[in-house]
Amino acid sequence: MRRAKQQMTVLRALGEADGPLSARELWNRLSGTGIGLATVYRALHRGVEEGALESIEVLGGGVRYEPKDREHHHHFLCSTCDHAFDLFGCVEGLESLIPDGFQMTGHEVVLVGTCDACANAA
Amino acid sequence: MRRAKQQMTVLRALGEADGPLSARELWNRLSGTGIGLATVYRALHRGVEEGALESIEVLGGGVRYEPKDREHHHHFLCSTCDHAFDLFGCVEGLESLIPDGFQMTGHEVVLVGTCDACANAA
DNA sequence: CAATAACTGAGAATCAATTATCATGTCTCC
DNA sequence: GGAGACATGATAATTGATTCTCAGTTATTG
Repeated sequence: MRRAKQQMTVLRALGEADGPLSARELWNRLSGTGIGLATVYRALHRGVEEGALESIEVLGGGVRYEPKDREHHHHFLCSTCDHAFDLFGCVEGLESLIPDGFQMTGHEVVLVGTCDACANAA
Repeated sequence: MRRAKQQMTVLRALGEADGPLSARELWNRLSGTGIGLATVYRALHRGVEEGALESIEVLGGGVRYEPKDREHHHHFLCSTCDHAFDLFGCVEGLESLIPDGFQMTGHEVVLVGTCDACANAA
């Protein structure tokens, strides 16, 4: 169960984020460490394989990753800075949307708008 | 306001779908007509420019298009056939999710699971 | 019918994301 | 310290989606 140092760094950075990050976003946050993009991808893949991470698609922006141990939550996507934030809590009335004969295994809710920082920067 | 014949065909096919389609899905449905993929893209772009269509991202699967005149609705994504179906109705409790200082301009809800056809085929 | 403009299909070109490769570098165990 | 296995960064290669180009078609107007 050895874990390489750089990969630890990558996973820790992801764990500290306030929302799911794409490989590139994560890499940007690691600039200064000299960690290569390939290593970021390797760490993410391994994390998913080991069950520690989950890859999700919030809306456009491609695949993002987040630790799998977070409670059920959804996301807020800032259309200005394009960052995805975790939102805790859920919504009601999902079941009533399911058509007859369809089986639901999961759901995603994404709120879109402007985050606090971007709203104030405007 | 002339509209080319092939483009009409493309837009009509999209209008008849039971959910948003990607350029390629739409193109597949038009096999037999000999319409080229480039024409499908052209028709979609023009539709968006003219305000008749809207491009959306349901979850992965890239960009899909749908007529803009549909009422507020959400989508059901079948994880087997990967098709997105329109769902009418909405959910409650979205506002309570918004963090302080954030401004919401829209929202997306996607249910994931198995559609009627795929459930029966299993 | 002729001149012109718009439309079309096919395939090449582009672009961003992801994956593979390779020549070091680093660790572990003895 | 040395062998072998794994890890790393840089960069090349691949992939899939989308856009561009171009030569041939089709529609419009007079």
